[in-house]
Amino acid sequence: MTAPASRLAWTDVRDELRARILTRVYKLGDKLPRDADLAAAFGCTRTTVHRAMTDLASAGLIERVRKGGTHVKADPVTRATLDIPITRLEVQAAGCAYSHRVIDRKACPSPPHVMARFALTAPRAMLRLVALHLADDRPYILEDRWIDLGTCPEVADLDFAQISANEWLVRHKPYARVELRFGAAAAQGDIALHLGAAKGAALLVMERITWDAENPITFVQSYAPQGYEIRAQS
Amino acid sequence: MTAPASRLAWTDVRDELRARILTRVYKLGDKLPRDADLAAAFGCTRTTVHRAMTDLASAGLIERVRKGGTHVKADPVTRATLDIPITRLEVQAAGCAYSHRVIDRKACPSPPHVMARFALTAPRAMLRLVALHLADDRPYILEDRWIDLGTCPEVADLDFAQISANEWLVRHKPYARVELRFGAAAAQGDIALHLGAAKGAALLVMERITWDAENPITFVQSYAPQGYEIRAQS
DNA sequence: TCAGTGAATATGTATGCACATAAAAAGTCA
DNA sequence: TGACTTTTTATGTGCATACATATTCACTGA
Repeated sequence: MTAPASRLAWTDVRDELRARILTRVYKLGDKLPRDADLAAAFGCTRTTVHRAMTDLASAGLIERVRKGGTHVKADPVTRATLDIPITRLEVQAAGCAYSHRVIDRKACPSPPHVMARFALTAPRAMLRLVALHLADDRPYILEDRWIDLGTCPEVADLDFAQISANEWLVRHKPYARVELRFGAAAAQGDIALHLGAAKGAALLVMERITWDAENPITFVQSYAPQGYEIRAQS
Repeated sequence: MTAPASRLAWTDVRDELRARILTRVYKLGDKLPRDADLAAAFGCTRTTVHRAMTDLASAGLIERVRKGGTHVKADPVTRATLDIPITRLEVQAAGCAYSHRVIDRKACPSPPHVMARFALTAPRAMLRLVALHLADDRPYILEDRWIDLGTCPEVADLDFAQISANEWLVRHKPYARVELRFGAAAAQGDIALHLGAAKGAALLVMERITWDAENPITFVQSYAPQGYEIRAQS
């Protein structure tokens, strides 16, 4: 316990700056003092202030531009981080027995709506896989997945009976970039059937598109019955 | 163009490490070399490697513990960042005319389901506000909001006719912590009525809970008709 | 054998310095 | 005036070094 009273950690600087923003010492759109001046005021080096600033910038609270200086963001956004685990682990974390079932599987060229998601100009050979994840033998999530056979040729030889495509891909084909979309849809046709939902029932739809650099990996539309919830935190 | 060929930026180190993880040079669960060794191998300082590592850790690709070393995460998660703008700006960004309407407004103690969201043990005085956001005069989002009057006493004097509670709060009551939840629900009762949706229609439900330190600020349940979409990226 | 203690070690943080880079501001010249 | 160039400036990055801190691991003693 050396009690470094005069020594502020970068987190302290960050917290103090954040507090000043929250309490409107620095108002929306305001320009903050230069790093160097703040460093002098805080009694630390510019490096330390810089780290605090970088963190606040990544949190979406401020905006920094070279020479332009640092400004409190004028139009605040709610920024949160989303962690989506492998479905099997999610089910098991809830204390349920996990299982899954492949419902349909066929290789075919990517149809227009899949090409659009990947921003492709020409169709590519893909594997379409419809699978159901179950928790305690009750339908949990239905996924309608397209896997690029050019990027993932191995999947042609896998039947995904033991391991789900969800888990296999996350474990064997890490992506460099992912895009997620959330929406709601009414259950209909096969989707309602497999999920055991009434026709027209509200479903949460999650789309996930992943790339390895510029190559498509997979595009999934996941359908979860009412009650399913996705969480995110700041 | 000084071409600092022998000088690797921390982003280059990060990208190289990420590539090694993606190409399974370092497998899932593997222990990575020590920062110092990597620094020597890359011909840079430990500081630079450390920054690369920090970034990969925040991206959820690796896990670092003091003395324990750095490991490739064994159970990969899909991590993405969500940016939710002020609803008015979202509507206007889509090229629509924005308007909003307060539907209901009354002060009352927080009911059990609101207390549960804030993890409160005793009820607090709150303002309940039901409002509709419109895009080109068509229902866009219906929000059912609870505002803590202890934390935000000013709202008692506001009628939110000019500025929506959504925008007022984001601009005047920045939060320290936020929690988001997404789900689907069937439209019913007043919600269906105000959104102009058929009874039973699928809605996207977004819950947002914000705190200022340990004090509740607001809890909102937002209902969006089918077609509304939320996006996140890595 | 096993619990407790202490040394070794890998990551975390801070400092001081130097230079890179982008953008604004000032200066220049037709 | 107005287009162009140069200088200034605030942030971005890298290096060398020292110390902090949390675990692990080996050692110790009952």
